[in-house]
Amino acid sequence: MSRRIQILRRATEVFERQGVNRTSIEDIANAVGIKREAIYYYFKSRADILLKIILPQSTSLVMGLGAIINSNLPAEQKLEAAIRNHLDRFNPNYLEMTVALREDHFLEDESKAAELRGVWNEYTHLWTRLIEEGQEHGIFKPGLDARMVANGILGMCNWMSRWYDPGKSIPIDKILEIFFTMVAHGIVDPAAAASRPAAPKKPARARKAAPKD
Amino acid sequence: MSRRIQILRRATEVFERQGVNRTSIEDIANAVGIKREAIYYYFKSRADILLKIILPQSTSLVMGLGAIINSNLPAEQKLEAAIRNHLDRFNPNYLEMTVALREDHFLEDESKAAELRGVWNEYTHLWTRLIEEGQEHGIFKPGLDARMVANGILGMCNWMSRWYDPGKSIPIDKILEIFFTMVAHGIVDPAAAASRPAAPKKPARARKAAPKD
DNA sequence: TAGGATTTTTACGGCCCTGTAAAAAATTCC
DNA sequence: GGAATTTTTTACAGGGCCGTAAAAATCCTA
Repeated sequence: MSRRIQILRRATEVFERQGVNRTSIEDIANAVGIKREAIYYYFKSRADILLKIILPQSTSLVMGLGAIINSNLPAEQKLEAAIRNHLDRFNPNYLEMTVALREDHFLEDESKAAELRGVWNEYTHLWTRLIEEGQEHGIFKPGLDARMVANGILGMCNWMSRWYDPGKSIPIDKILEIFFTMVAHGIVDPAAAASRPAAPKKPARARKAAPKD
Repeated sequence: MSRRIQILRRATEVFERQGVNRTSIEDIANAVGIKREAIYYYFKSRADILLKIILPQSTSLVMGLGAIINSNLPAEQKLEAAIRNHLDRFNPNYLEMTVALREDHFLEDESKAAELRGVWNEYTHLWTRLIEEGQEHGIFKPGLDARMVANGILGMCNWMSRWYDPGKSIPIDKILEIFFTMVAHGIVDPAAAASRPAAPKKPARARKAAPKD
């Protein structure tokens, strides 16, 4: 394995363990077993290392989603596949995702930060389209702001970077099942709802505001 | 307004704008209009300031949820109220939440970090109980791991710290409505589902694994 | 308005991290 | 096995931020 790759691997581990902002180049060098300055032979800064870790992972994520959207699966299965595409990246072998998502603002170089931001914007945009298309086909409920739905789903998935522990937590498959059920059909049991007053299509109104309606 | 409070307010703003780890005590002092060292008269470190900002906000969040759980609302309304309790903290006037959630690992002092972690653990635990009780009452679907459901909802809400822009984004009420609908009833239109093959209670099986069943 | 308490500033020492450049070591290739 | 290339180390200069302690300024209050 080339030294360059080795550095990226070790760096990922250290970033994941200590957090990016509390990791110096020396920490990475120690993990590899070389002097700090040797790192500069391969990368020009810590931000550079970080980008090399995150960017491929992010673009692959986007491409995966793109393929799903372009498939001819029904909307509901696209939704499931899209969530899986995202969750699979938290696979024990891939720490990149946790590193990429746990913190923010770590790229001091604005042009690099912009590049990464662009990828994520595209990803969010694709998700929004997936929702919109489902609505247009009459599969998903109309009236829900697609962008916000996308934000919600992404939040659900991305937040895993804060609590998911590859060794200890539930297997990814199980999480996928739960998240998909939640988003697609909700956690309220329709059987129970049927026997009660009436299942409102819209949620109960806000209690604080809205004097009228 | 006491200088102490003033420092906390400005610090919150700067933290929110630049991110915690890229903010020095000097930055805060500049925002207040005093010399860096004067800060030490009121706080012993940056971590101290941070904790004073986050801890009250977090405990108030927990207490709000506690009150909702102890109320005698039906489970579904508890769920909505709990989401609202959380989302309301992203109110334009309160930047604490974004600061608290945007990054991680910022407390170098382990005892302080543990204190904060404890509060959040309690919060997650309460959420889990809310879900469990709903299941026990037959309102929520059985079989979904309550802890994971809680993680999902919290992720959805917490991730707002990454994209919600008080001035620009949709009003909180609207987001609440969408998020609640998603979690409670899902985004799949039941009307459409009725006319199709058959609405499966469980999500379609994973396509990769599971050779049997 | 003088004396005491509070608040802010000046002065200073120290640690850690960054990044460049040149020398040394290791390797690869005839 | 010796020269050329690649890789690693040594040497060094600089900057940023931290936190303490003592002095100065400001604010009360009697």
